[in-house]
Amino acid sequence: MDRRQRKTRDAIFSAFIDLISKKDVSQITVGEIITAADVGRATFYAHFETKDFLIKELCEELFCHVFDKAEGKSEHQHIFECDAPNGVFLHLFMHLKKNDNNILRLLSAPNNDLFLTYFKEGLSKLVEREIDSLSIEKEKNLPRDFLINHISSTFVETVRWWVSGGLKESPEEICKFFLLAIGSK
Amino acid sequence: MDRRQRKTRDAIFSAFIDLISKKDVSQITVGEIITAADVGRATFYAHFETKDFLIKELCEELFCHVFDKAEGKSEHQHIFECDAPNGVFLHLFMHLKKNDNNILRLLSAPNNDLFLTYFKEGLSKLVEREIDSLSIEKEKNLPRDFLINHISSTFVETVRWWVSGGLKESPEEICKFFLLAIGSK
DNA sequence: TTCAATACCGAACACATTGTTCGATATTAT
DNA sequence: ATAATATCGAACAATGTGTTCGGTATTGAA
Repeated sequence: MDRRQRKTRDAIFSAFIDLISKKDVSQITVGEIITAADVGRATFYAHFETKDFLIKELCEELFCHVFDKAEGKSEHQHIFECDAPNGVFLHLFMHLKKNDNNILRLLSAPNNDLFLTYFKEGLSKLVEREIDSLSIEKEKNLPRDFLINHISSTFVETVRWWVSGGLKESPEEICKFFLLAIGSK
Repeated sequence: MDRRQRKTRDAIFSAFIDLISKKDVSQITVGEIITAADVGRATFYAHFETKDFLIKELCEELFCHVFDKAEGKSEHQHIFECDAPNGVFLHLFMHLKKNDNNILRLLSAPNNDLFLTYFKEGLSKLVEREIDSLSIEKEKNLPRDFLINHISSTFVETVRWWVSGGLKESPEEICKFFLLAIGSK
């Protein structure tokens, strides 16, 4: 990809993330974004069809990155050595607490339902892959897709609760809450 | 309240609910609402500061009504005789399936996060009052507000899953799913 | 280095939506 | 019957959206 494209794309992403902390997503205008990103109006629309597409692509970049790392798909040496069956979720909580990327900014923004929706989408795929290695009571006989949705939602809500309380709990503790909530043994 | 006020207010509510089924909430304009409601522009703004306030008040009317009925607060004779400890939730599922009000239209609309948020708010208060009569394993030692949030979210997600699947399950069955999910005995 | 491709700029543009204002009219409660 | 007020409808400024276009600067490849 052309170096110029990469630069403006990043400038827009980063300007948008800055703005998110300051005001509601729905109230952020394209005008503000391009001013903050120091980018021409036509340039913005050359990259993103609308503001919603910007959000979508931003989420895809950030979330895919985190989910891949949590599953150990990336080449880079992982700092957290934890290979327990439920370890993927602990990894996620750890990454969130570290906040390498600016994911927490998104997940704690006011009126951030759209972000949470995309977050949950990515998460659902992960849960679908990992569900069999989770020690959930199978005898409950809940429909599989109901269960996947339940686990994903519970994770998202746990994160939301954690963030809104100021991340007081440790990743280990909050992970324990999560596993208790979904009835994992 | 002036009869005229009540009439326009209802006309606007009902026009808005109609529009919701047809397109995204964010794409519905005030112009469309007043055309559908056959109401003057100035009149709309005399009633609601913005579109968001309209949504807020609509949700308050509908949801409060349903939650109150589910708890048996209304005078009217309740059709469902069910006084089990977990009966409140069964009542809710029954009311939803009956769809007396147009709540399902709201809860199944595309991009309806705002509705779900308000729905969950009302629900949380109900859960807070009812939580002690629920037979949840207390020994898990989860923080009380975490638990309340978890139960409320699980209910909302259960409803969402139910609705998006076309309400195939009976109220009793879906209620069983819900109780299993939150680990109620 | 050269050169063609192309990403960017910036300013202008038409268009849609918002929220307000005002005088005239119709309806209401008492 | 009357005073209060809800509605109408049309116009209005202000703001935001998405597009267009000629000119400039940067890039990647030959």
